[in-house]
Amino acid sequence: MEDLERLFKGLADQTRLRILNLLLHGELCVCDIQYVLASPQPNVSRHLLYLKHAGLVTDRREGARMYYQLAQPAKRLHRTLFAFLRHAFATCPELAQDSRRLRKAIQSGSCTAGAWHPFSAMEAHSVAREPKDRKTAWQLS
Amino acid sequence: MEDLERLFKGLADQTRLRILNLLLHGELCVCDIQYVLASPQPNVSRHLLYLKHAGLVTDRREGARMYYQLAQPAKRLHRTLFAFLRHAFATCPELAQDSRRLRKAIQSGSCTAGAWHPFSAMEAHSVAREPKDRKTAWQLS
DNA sequence: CACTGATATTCACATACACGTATACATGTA
DNA sequence: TACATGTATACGTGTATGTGAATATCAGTG
Repeated sequence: MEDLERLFKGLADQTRLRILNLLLHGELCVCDIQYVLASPQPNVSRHLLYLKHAGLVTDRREGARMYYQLAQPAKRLHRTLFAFLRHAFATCPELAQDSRRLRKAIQSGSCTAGAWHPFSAMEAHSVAREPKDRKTAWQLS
Repeated sequence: MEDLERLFKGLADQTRLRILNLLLHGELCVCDIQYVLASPQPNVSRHLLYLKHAGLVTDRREGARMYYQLAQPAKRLHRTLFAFLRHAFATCPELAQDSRRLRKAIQSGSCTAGAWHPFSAMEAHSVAREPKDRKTAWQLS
């Protein structure tokens, strides 16, 4: 039962719900999330840690960056939960806003491409380069 | 998004998960839950209030007693969540223990029948009378 | 090694939450 | 009205949680 409690505690925060919503679009590094949420980096890192402890996300290092993605739903139970989240998120305007902001960042190439850091992206958000290959498909949404 | 957060906050506590598990068996009054959880009555009432605010349960007064049941899942989304809970609960030994304890109380007729109050039930748990009709079917599990 | 960028952790503080105890409120009954 | 039962609320307390600011760690580069 403790696992279940941890799981729901992981979901019981707006910032974390926003992060999960973003991760539904694919694998992201911390600074991507930081940019879209416009939230301080330590804050994002902490919440990602909670999500990891709750078993909701996994991380992977690539150079200096940490990439986070939704945990692969091994059990059917897990898949049911993610399906629920996907539908629940769809009804939420703020999350749709985040998604748009993320998509725009991806299109502009300023995201997860190794081509930007949060500060410059905050201001100009105009650098356009090729994003690297990633493990999880953006095409998800 | 606040609704979603409230929902998950409602689920993010072991006592409340135990209560929801019991309510999967049907409608219950506060003292029923109090007995099975062996938890102080104010504690149970508080958690039921949280669950109500989270939209997870509804209450109904019958005489001096308050009966709680799982909120009728109006939307498909809601049903998906309950299905998830039902399956998640099934994997949890402590919750199965609670269920057994509840079933035993029901069989002995000492539950929700107006025939007992927590204290006598705690000690003897031997009074056997006919339970009244209830809205939600015990047969659920 | 020095330096930069990306991420994680620590500290201090405010808030939220769970809990036990006591008490208030509501209902039913004599 | 007085009393008993069932339930809800208020109060005090300890603990968990979210957050900003500062700092530490780690990877890459020259």
